[in-house]
Amino acid sequence: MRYSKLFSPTLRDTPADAEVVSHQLLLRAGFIRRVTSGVYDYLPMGLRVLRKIEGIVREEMNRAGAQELLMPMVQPAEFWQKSGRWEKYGPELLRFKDRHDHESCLGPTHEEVICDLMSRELRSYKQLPMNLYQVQNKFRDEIRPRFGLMRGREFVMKDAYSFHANSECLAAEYKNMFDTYHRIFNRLGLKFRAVEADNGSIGGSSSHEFHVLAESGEDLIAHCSGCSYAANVEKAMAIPHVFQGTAGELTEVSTPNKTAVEDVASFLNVANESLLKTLIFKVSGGELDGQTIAACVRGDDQLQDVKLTRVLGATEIEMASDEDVKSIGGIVGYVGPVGLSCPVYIDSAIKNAEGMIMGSNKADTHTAGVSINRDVPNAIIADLRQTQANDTCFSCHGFMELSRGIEVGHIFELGTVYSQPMEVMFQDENGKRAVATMGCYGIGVSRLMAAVVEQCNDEKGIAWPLNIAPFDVSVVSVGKNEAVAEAAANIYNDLIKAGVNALFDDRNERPGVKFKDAELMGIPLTIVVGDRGLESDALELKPRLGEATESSLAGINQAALDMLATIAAKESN
RNA sequence: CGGGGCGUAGCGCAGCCUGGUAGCGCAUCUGGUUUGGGACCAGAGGGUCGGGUGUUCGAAUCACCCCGCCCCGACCA
Repeated sequence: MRYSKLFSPTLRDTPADAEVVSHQLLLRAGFIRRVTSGVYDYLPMGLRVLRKIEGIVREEMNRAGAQELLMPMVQPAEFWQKSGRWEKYGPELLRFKDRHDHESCLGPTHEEVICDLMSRELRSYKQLPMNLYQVQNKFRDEIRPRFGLMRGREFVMKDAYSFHANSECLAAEYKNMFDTYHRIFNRLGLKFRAVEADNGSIGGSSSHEFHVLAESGEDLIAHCSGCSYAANVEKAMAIPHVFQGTAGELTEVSTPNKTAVEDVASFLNVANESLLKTLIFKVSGGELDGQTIAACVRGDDQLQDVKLTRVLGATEIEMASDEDVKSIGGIVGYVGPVGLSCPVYIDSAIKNAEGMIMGSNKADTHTAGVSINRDVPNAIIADLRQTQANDTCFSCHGFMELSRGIEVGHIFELGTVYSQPMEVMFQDENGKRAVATMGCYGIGVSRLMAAVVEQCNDEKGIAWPLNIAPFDVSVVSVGKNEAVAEAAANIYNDLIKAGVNALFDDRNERPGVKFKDAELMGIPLTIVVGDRGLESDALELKPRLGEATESSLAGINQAALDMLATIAAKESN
């Protein structure tokens, strides 16, 4: 490709509305442009990278025994009504009617479609197991699209669905995918971590997320310094230090205008951990739909709302209004678990606690000397607190650490959550009808592009790993004389013949402009062809990262191949 | 959905408070000079100032409504 013909509009200034570095650089380097909120064009350079990432994903999926297919983006409402998600899936599901008034939606995921397909085609256990995948655009009408490709509404995803005759077989495929994901993210040169995860709305049992470690990540993950335990904070368990209270009688204390934990604690001159924090929620979905409930955690802990949502079997919870709090006998700012006319959930870290201080459900008053067992005997005990840094690991004696992560992959053992309602049946060895057991495995392909940039950049711009760079080499001609142009063109042509994915920067631009653009766009190797180098027969090879070296004109082709091999070798470590 | 901010040329911004018919840098085009780290000179093109309504002799500027975008929050008793 000649740069003079390349559509790659680079920007000198950083667009004002781009916050994170990947968004800024992808925009500046001319890889993407915004169409509307959360929706982007992939320009030629961006598409090249996207295709390369897809290529690696495909290779590894195929190697793992999966088969590619392609499902539609538009899906009929009937499928979703059958699976029960037409009601469950919120406003993220973009619904519309076609000209015949037929209800449809844009696919945010494809369990329904694949199940419908399989329910028609699957007959015998002899066809199983089967793992089918696609690389497709998904649309989710996100509450808040942000950070460019990181959280878009339309995005590219690889999703795979496996079908099995039994759960042992599913477990084996789950492991197979777990390993495959490690290979994929390793090939992309990412620093990542697999973590145990909450299954969320998709349902099922076991589940792991794959997180690229980056400060700009939207997720918090907890991992042990001493063993391999790692989990999303939405699920992570850990042991907090023990609260040593003294058992005693219930005693009311006056705490005028002190409602926040810190204020009450400092007013009473006690530690935050001796307080009992009581939060009131309104539940949506599940058996408690529409009810108000109370949840208690220690004053120095934070309630993990995903954990609570799961414990409640709810689809969503939200903070109760002042009236709701009143309706169960509480008073905002001074709520305590005793005497409330609603179910009370208490964090397991304080199930046997003594001598805590709680709200009295009376204005300006707290109550000291609380014994959870004695005073809140009907409470439901559950793990509700969010793991904190320096908690003790529950499986070894290490301490927990927290990191930010970008979720780029998620695998699930779904079981029969979808195959049951969608009637994905087959005849087993005994001739009986059985429901297929499923797994599903996603990778955010376009998000990966952003995640790689988050990890691979410096003050000059992007620094793509060779594996997914839009071009391997940029041949930059410097100066305007004929000899230079000819030598550069020859080098470029030879590289192309040698199978190298080369760009020829033949523009009539000053050297500085060409160098800056190559660096911004993150091309791994630049060959500088100028009259200075031609005269001394020492052309420069500049890796995007690392020291420049020189080569004679005759040996430049081989030198470039060697340099690329060196870069590749370094990256595969 | 709640809170905050923003919307003026492709990008980055000024002008708005105190109304008088739009400006700067970069980019673009033409000519010339230049060419190993984002050149210089001269000239040029490009904006219904997000949209609408209103106030006014007159609106980018004031008022109201709408739209779009960005950030934060949705953790609190």
